[in-house]
Amino acid sequence: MIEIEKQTEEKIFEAATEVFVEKGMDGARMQDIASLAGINKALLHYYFRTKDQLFNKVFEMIAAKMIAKFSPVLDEKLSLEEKIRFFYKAHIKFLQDNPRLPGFILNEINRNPARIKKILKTIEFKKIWTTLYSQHKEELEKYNITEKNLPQIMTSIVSISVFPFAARGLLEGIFDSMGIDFDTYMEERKEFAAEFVIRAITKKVPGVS
Amino acid sequence: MIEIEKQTEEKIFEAATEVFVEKGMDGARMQDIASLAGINKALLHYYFRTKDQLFNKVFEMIAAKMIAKFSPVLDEKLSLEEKIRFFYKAHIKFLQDNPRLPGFILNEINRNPARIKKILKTIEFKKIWTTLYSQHKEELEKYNITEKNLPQIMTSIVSISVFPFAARGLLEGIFDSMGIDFDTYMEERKEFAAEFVIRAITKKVPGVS
DNA sequence: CATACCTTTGACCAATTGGTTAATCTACAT
DNA sequence: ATGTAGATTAACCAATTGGTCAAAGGTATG
Repeated sequence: MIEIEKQTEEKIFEAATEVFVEKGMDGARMQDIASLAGINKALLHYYFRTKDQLFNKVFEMIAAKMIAKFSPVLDEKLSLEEKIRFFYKAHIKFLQDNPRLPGFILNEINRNPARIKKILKTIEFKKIWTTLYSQHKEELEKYNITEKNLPQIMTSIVSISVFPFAARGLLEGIFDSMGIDFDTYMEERKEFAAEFVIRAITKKVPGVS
Repeated sequence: MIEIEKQTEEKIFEAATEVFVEKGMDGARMQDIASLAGINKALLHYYFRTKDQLFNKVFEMIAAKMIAKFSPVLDEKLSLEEKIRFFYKAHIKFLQDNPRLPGFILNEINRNPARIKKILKTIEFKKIWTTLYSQHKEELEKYNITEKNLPQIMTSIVSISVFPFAARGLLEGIFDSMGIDFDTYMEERKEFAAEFVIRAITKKVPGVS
C-alpha cells in the first residue's frame, strides 16, 4: 500500500540520517539503521539497494537542506551589515538545531572528496557572487571587499560559525576548565560574530589608530 | 636487537600515523598499516597490542606535536598585533605541511569526545590565558578584549586558519568554478587573516565610520 | 655448541557486517 | 474464496577484519 510504503521509506530515511550523521559512513551499521527504524535489515536493502546508495541519498538530502538555508540571504532586502547580522543569527540557529552536521559534513568531505565535488557542481557560486555584488555595489566600495579578497572574507565568515560546532568536543573540554558553557557561548556568538566581521571589513580610517 | 627494535617500532608508528590520519580510526585497516610498514600484521599486535592502543598512542603524539607548535606564541616577546601575525604565519605553515590534520582531529573529536577530553585535561588553559593577559595587560584595553569575549575571539582566530583545511575538499570544489587556486588562497591567507583579526578587535573610533 | 630470549612469520579463528534468498504475510481485485 | 503483487521476515552467505598462536629465525651469552 502506498501509504504504508511512504511511512516505511520515510522511517528508514530518518533513521539512516540519524545514524549516518552520528557515526559517519564508515562507523554506521546497516543493522543499527534497521533497528532504529524498527524493521528488518533485509527491508533496508529492499528499499535502498546498498549502503552506498542509501548514504548518497541521505547526504544529498542534507546538502540540499543546508543550501536552502543559506540562499535566503541573497533575497533579503537588507544592507550588507544587516545581512551579516541576519546570516549569523539564522545560520547559528540552524546549527544549534543540527549541531552534529558540521562534523559529519566535514568528515565525509575528507573521506570522499569526489562525492561532495559532484554535488557541488550543481551550484553556480559565481552566480551567487555576482548577485551579491550587484546588490551591494556601492557598499562594497565602502569596505575592504574586492573581487580578490572576497574568497578570504566569505570563508572567514563561514569559519566563524561552523568551526565551533565542528570542534565542539574540543571546545567543551577547554571551556570546562574556564567555567564557560558552550550553549551560552554559542548564543552570544550570534551577535559577536556579526560585529567581529563588520569591524574587520570596515575600512581603516587613515591617521586614526 | 635494540637498534632494529627501535627501527621497527618507529616504522610501524609512522605507517600507523599516516594511515590513521588518512582514513580515520574507523576506516583504517591494521593490514594497511602493516603493509605500509613492510611487516607482518601479527607483528603489529606484538608491538601495540590492539588497534585501539595503537590509535591512542598515535593520537596523543599528534596532539602533543600540535600543542608544541602552538605554545611558542606565548614566549615570543612581541606586541599583540605582531603575535597575531606571527601566529597565522607559523600556524598556517604548519597546516600546509600537515594538511590532513585538521580534518582528522575534528573527526576523531566528534567520533570519540571522551578520548580528546582526557588528553585536554593535562593542559591548563586558564594558565595560558593568564599568561597572555599579564603579557599584554595595557594593550588589551586598547582593543575590544575583555575576559568575557576572550573565548569568542580566540575561537574566531583559530577558526580562520583551521577551517579552510578541514573543509578543503569543499572549498576546492567552490574555488574551481571561480578560478581560484587553493594553495594561493592559503598562502595569501597568512597575511589576510592577521589583518582581518587585528581590524576586528580594534576599537571603533566614535564618530568615524 | 647449546641455551635462552626476543623478533618475525604464516596460518588460523571468531566476530562482524553488507548483502541475498526463499518463504511468509497482507491487502486488494476478481 | 482465491489469485496476485508488493511488503516483510528469518535464515543464511561470503568477505572482511581484529586478533591469536605455535613455530621458526636470529643473536648474544656461557
